[in-house]
Amino acid sequence: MENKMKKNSNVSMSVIRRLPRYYRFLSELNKAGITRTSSKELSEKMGFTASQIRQDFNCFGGFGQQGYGYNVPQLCDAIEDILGIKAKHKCILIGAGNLGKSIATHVPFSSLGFELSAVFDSNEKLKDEKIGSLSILPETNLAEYINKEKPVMAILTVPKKPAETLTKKLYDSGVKSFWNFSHYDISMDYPDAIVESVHLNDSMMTLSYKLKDE
Amino acid sequence: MENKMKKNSNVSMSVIRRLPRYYRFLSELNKAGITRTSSKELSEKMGFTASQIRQDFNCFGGFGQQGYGYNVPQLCDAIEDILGIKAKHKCILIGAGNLGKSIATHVPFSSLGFELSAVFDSNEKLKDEKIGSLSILPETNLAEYINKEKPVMAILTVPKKPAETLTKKLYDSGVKSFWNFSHYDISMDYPDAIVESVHLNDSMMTLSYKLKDE
DNA sequence: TAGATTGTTAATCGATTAACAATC
DNA sequence: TAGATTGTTAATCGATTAACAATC
Repeated sequence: MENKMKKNSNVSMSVIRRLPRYYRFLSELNKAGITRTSSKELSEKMGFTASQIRQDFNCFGGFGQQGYGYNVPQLCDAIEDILGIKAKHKCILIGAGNLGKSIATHVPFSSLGFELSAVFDSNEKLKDEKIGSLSILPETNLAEYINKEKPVMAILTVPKKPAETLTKKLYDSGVKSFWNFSHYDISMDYPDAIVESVHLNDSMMTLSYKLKDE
Repeated sequence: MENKMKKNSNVSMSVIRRLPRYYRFLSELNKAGITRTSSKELSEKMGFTASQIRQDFNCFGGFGQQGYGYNVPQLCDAIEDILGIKAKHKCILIGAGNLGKSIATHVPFSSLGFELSAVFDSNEKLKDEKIGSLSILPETNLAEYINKEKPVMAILTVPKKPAETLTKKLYDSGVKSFWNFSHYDISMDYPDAIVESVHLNDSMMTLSYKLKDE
């Protein structure tokens, strides 16, 4: 399917989780005009073993050259493809309060492969306000909008109760990915949904465990 | 060290990453007054194998009873201990803008084992304002505060450049954990720091990958 | 006692690391 | 050619699953 991919498309999750870090690192090298690197060099700077780096890069094609190393721009490009960073997945924001506004303005959607395509709020009085170039649509338009534009992700910055109702509506109309800032625990009711959550965030808790024993 | 822990304290990371989900699930059962459950039941409701659940719970003590199952409140309590949810790790917020304010008011710090202990902003004019019960301190007081109160985590909601300077200051004075909303990429310069980031968030990118192939 | 369900050991599966031949 | 570094295979390590005896 992917043009440049030589090898198996069944890249394991362990590898995928390392890709964003590779990508950030290689992008920096790229920006600095460095066109060449090696598994040894990356190993020293990133803390993975050189062996692992070679195995990882080999999952999605032969971008290395024996005796030479890897071509930085090529590698960057390949990872962008794999991570879908060039895509423009539509994403909607629900809740235009302080939190919603700051997310809309601070998050670099496009460099993460997303496009913030609409903002909704239950308060119809906000319909004359704007967030960036987007008008704030009334929540009554939500179903129609989803049907037409097929967004893939929703960001929820609303209280618990409305979040619960909204999630049902969204999930049933095909939105299965959430960036959840509400106190409603989506994954309890929809184990299949892809959820990023700032509140009962798994890693945040892990963090507190780590802190405790160190 | 832990009173109730029978077994090895070297619980693997794979197990730890599952604990928050167990915890949320068991808390719900607990709230609903259910005092008893089994690995089979949890397996069906949570999507882990019953075998894995038993292995996991056994890492940190024998809370089960053959032929009966597990005691929900006991299990909840044990996981709270392990995750350090009962602790009150001090955490400071830097940047009292829209984003900072919403974080301060929306995040349930105490149920995550943290306590928001101070808010700082470079703008001294904000010193008469308050966020909840906390006054907004000038950033010039930062070093002194850290020295005295020893916070373990900092939340950054400031622009890229100041974030860079602040991170150095914080890291050097012992703050090694960050919740980063700035565009400065902490883990590039401090690979040992524990960083949660909303922007170049690893899982967010993983998400976009997932979306792409499904 | 009979049934259920744990705790634990053994078997399987997958991911990481080591080693080295291929080759630029 | 000699040196470097990949691609790839084999060895190791760790995590998950299966199986079943212990026992409530």
